[in-house]
Amino acid sequence: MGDSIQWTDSGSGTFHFISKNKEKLAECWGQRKGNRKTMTYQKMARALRNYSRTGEIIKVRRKLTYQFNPDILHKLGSTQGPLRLPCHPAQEEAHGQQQPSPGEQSYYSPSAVDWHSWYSHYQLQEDYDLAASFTSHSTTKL
DNA sequence: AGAACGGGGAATCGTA
DNA sequence: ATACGATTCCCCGTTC
Repeated sequence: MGDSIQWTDSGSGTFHFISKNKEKLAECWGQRKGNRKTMTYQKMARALRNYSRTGEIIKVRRKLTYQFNPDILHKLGSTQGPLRLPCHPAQEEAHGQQQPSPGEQSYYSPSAVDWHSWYSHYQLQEDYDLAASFTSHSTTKL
């Protein structure tokens, strides 16, 4: 779903939504979760804010971007092999046509280039701790 | 100014 | 019944 959501930096677990398709993404997410009503970006963002309360996902000081807790990410990454994140709820509907779908971006791909072009596209105003999260965490596998 | 974002209190709902 | 997390509603503050 690269046209709706992308890794800002997969290494640090930072991702951002694409403004044009955030509602579509939210809708998909809501269906995937089996919600009763249609999920919207507003509501999804509210949920994301709740995650920041428990520290699982934090809001990054950039438009539409969030970050998974680096510690949790690091833990998961060190316990097993290739890690798939963030969206893999149990496949509840095994209607027998599931393809392994190798299409997903490798979690480890150090998309420094991608993220850089994106970042410069939003003129970097100032600091904030994305840089910090780069250096202070999981720089092991980068 | 206005749209897009960000934020959070509070009511509900589902489930353990 | 009780607790808790997730979702929904709704209104307001902040940024671009």
